[in-house]
Amino acid sequence: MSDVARLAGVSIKTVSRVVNDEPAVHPDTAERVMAAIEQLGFRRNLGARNLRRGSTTGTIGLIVEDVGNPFYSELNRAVERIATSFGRQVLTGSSEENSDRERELVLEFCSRRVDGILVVPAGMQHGYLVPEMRAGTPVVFLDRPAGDIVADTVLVDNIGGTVEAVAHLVKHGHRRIAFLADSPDIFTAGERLRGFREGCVRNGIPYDESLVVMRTPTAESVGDAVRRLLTGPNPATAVIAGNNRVAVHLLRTLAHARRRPAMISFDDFELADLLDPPVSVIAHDVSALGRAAAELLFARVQGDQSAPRKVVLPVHLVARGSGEVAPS
Amino acid sequence: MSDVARLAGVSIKTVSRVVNDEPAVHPDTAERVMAAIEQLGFRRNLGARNLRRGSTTGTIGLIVEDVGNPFYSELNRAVERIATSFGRQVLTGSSEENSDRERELVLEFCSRRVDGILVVPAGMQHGYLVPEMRAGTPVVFLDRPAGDIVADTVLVDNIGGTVEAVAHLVKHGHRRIAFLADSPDIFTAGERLRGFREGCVRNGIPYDESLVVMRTPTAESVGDAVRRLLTGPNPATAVIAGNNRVAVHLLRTLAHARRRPAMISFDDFELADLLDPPVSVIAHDVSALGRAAAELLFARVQGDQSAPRKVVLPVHLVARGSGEVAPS
DNA sequence: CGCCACTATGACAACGTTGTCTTCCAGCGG
DNA sequence: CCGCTGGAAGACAACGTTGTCATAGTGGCG
Repeated sequence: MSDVARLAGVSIKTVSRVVNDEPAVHPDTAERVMAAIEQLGFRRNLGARNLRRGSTTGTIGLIVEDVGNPFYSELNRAVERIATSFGRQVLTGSSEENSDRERELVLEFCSRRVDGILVVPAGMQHGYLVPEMRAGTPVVFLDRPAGDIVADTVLVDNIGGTVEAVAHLVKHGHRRIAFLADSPDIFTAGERLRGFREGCVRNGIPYDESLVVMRTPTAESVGDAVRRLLTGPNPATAVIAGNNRVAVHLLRTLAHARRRPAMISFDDFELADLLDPPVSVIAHDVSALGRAAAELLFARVQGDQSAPRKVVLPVHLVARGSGEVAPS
Repeated sequence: MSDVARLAGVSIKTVSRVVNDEPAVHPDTAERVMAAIEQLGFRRNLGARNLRRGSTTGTIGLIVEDVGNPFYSELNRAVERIATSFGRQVLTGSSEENSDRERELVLEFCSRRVDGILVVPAGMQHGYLVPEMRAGTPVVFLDRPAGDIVADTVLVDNIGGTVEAVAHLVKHGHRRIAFLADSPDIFTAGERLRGFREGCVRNGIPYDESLVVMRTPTAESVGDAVRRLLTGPNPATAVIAGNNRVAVHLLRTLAHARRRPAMISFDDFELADLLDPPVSVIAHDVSALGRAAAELLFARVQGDQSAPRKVVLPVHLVARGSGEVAPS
């Protein structure tokens, strides 16, 4: 900036004025300054600016499990759209479902003085956030609740959706329904399990724990589970996949299986409608989830001090075929 | 920081020493300072630190077309992994295939003094980057070249892959092959078209322009194209989809079509192997693309001054079924 | 002609850190 | 008892900006 000032023959303050479009600068002077800026390739240092002004940094942080997972990337995109409309940039990070990593990312973002944080939390302990929130960094929890602290939260109706899935399968004649989901440490998996159990009870079928498998989904873990659940004297005739990852592994396993159970997946996913049979899903609007959370965050950034809110977004069953086959 | 100093009864410089793990601080003093930090919830301001030290900010920028597109989110993830291993955070942005928006994002990132920029460029004009690069911000172009400036670039073998796709289809008896891709303004689409043409020539079939449709893929545009190409007296018996978006729309259209041509998609995508028939693709390693670009970028960040490099990653045909059906 | 209002510009401090240099004090050898 | 060494801590400036206040010049009005 001082280089620009020297070249234009003005003071550094005048350069600042030009850069900030402040009035009270003579057009000729402004032009000289602009020329100097152009010539030197000057670009104002936003870090210094934010430091001096004590204002917001114009960034928000987004922490998800894995930015590469289509579910989270759709979320990322929705958040980005809102952020852009508020003139903010987005710092993203993948926690890899590891609460230490999540914490590291959050604190790093706080050190960078992000204006707010959106987090799909990895664990249930978030006490470390209290000082940051008290210091004025708003935090919104997304898809999963905070656990041990009170904070804004946007969820989907995990229980209602799973209850609906069970009801749908029972309506089509199934009484032995398996439930395959991610580790019970993950909130959504636990909630969907509760929904599964409640669905069984409400629809008058026994809740059979031996038909429930909850493990981090991999090709092997899902494959093993499926082989066990679909064989034996009293096999499952239908399967509910607890999320899109489970669903994908499940589909890949079933592709080579002799017996094809009915199936419903929690979470919609691309091409589900083109498989054979098309996959019925409990769909929810991932973009809406990101939008709602980001809008809530920016309300806080702009000073909304009202009590923490909890938003639960609706889900709905999309019947495409895989959930409507009768028990074999 | 001065609050912490006051509470601990030391000077602000001593707090700085503690925060930075510098030696020459008495253990008792350090403990008092730590306690004060804890009590006040102090977190050092990285912006101020970077300003003072004049060092790197520990951030890189990544600009893609759409962070929500599975192709780019996989890229994002790969980049993030490398960035993390170098202790950096990633700022992401979607250009929406709009070169003005891309420019805005790049300049914004430069103002934030990112240590480097990875960009999937939206246009062919990048002169605006020259001053930034001269000022020391390394830039690596990803998936598409810079166009009018010399810079590090990581591409995939678009031409070779498409030639291979044509050869494969011809080997299975096809002579009327359609090519459906994104707008020719997009580098990869243009290159793949060149590959298509070269494939026709090399394999002794006529290159027929009426079988080529290049438009931004939407359900409508692809649907219209398919209906036109597959009807009439001399319809296409095979289709090459120029990218994963085209492929998805194409599949959705064909699902309801009477005539099912052979098909090969450039870009692999999730569940391609589970469709009926499984979709043959020209696959490339998207993660490797992101990794290679990020590694190149960090080499530059760490001072590698060698001549700009151009890396072309190999692609390979994955025959799954859809490309092996005979002409009807 | 003197005063005021207004425009254009600059000097200076401050934002929160850290690098450099200085100060203070205890311990030790001669 | 003196001078020296080394460890612990502080004073101060600087990073690149911008807010505040001061200054210089110009034109209008009584």
